[in-house]
Amino acid sequence: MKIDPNSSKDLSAQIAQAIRDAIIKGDLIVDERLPSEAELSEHFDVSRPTVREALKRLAAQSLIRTQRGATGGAFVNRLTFEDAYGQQITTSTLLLSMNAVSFATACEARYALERACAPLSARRRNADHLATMRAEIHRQTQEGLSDEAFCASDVAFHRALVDGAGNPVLSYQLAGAVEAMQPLMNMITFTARSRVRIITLHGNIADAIEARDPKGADAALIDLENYTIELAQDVMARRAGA
Amino acid sequence: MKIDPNSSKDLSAQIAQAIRDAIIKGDLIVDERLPSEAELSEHFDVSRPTVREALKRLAAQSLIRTQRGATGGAFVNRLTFEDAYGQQITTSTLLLSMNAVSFATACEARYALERACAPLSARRRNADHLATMRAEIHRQTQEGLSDEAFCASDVAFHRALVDGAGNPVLSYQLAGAVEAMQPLMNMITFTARSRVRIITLHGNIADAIEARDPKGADAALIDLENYTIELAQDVMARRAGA
DNA sequence: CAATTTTCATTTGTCAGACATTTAAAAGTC
DNA sequence: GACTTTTAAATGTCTGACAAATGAAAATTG
Repeated sequence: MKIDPNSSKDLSAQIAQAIRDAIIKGDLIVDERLPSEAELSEHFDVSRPTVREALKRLAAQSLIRTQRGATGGAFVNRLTFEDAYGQQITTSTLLLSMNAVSFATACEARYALERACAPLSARRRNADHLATMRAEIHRQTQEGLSDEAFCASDVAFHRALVDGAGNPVLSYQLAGAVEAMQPLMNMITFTARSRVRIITLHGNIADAIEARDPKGADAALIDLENYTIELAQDVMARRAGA
Repeated sequence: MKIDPNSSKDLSAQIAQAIRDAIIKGDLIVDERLPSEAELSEHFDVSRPTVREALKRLAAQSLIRTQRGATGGAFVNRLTFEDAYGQQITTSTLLLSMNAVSFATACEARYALERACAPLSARRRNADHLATMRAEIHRQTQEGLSDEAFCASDVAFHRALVDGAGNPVLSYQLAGAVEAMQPLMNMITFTARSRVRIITLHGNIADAIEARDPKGADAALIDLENYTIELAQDVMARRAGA
């Protein structure tokens, strides 16, 4: 691991990159302890605060964890699916909010990905996944449910559908797409009338998944996508009119 | 923005979270300048190195950028699709390498997502996308191409297919899935014989995309997926036998 | 001897202050 | 007015120090 003292980049960025590369390359393996901050600062010939800035960069990406004390230090962290979910959601959310992505584009991406999971989920879902979907549908029918709670339940429903595919890599990929859409979805579910229709469409999806009917699940998702687009257009039109 | 000095977490982690929340919530908007490090250290009642550690955490996630000089400082960064690609690829790569994900699982996820793009790409691809696909196929036929170069060309081919859908959100999601698979794909493409077959299958995909044939593209992708699985099983068997 | 307590060295977390470097604006000069 | 110099502000980096956590070794105790 070496750095170029003449580079224009920050030393801490270079050091972080050097360690990151070592982890990706496999020179540093999971749970391996990195040299202490003092040793690293000597190795790279920089001060301890600079090393610390580099380590914090890596910690922000969940690549390392630190522990205080005699046997403490920085350890290569096993990147869990849960960690990755969180980063994926944060990144996707900011990506959508900062880049003027049209509702149509985001919606298309989300349903395209979800439809990729549906056939697998129809084949492999277990009783738990189905029960979660039904429970969330039931929650959605409750009077007096706030828009936020309705949307959270919506996310949970789709999450169960995706998890039903039994493929953690797919679940990870979808987490960002589904959760990042929540703020946008919030806009279009605030009338009682649209809720009823959405719940019906959710029911159709659950029915198809229960019947282990891949084509039916796909068709039901397309229905939901079309209705979502329709609602969004209504909201846009109403907003433009007002 | 406030922090809890009694929390068990690092101060720099808390400060980073507070600023991150402010960005997500919209209290800090794109290109807005954060207070200087000196002002932040006064606001949070911590030292400047601690503030800097917090800022480096945010920089690692591309949430801020810093600039030196009189009018410099830390600015809220517009998270570009390109930035997000990079993070997505790094995260996906490490996720696969650190979590004993089976080849079958990773492969299934990758092709499920790619098949979600194929119909859209068949409808919307332009001449450039098609030309890139053809060029990469041609590159793959060249004698003496290293395994690494072949895989890179493979990635570029699939990237063009995905980009043909014209949906940057989809492209972003797929970037991780396709690129993270590259090391795994490396294993199974090192015989000249498999290259020929892969190139044929790539040709079939390109033909379907050129003909704007969604179903044909889907079928061709399924063929490629099946062949990929078959090759992987051969490699496993050979490795077990040896 | 076994169990418990204490001590201690190691490591990260935090702080204070200083200097170097970069940058753009302000002041000065022709 | 155009160019040069100065200056102030900000980040980048360093030094040195102390606090706090933590596990292991040493000392103590029954």
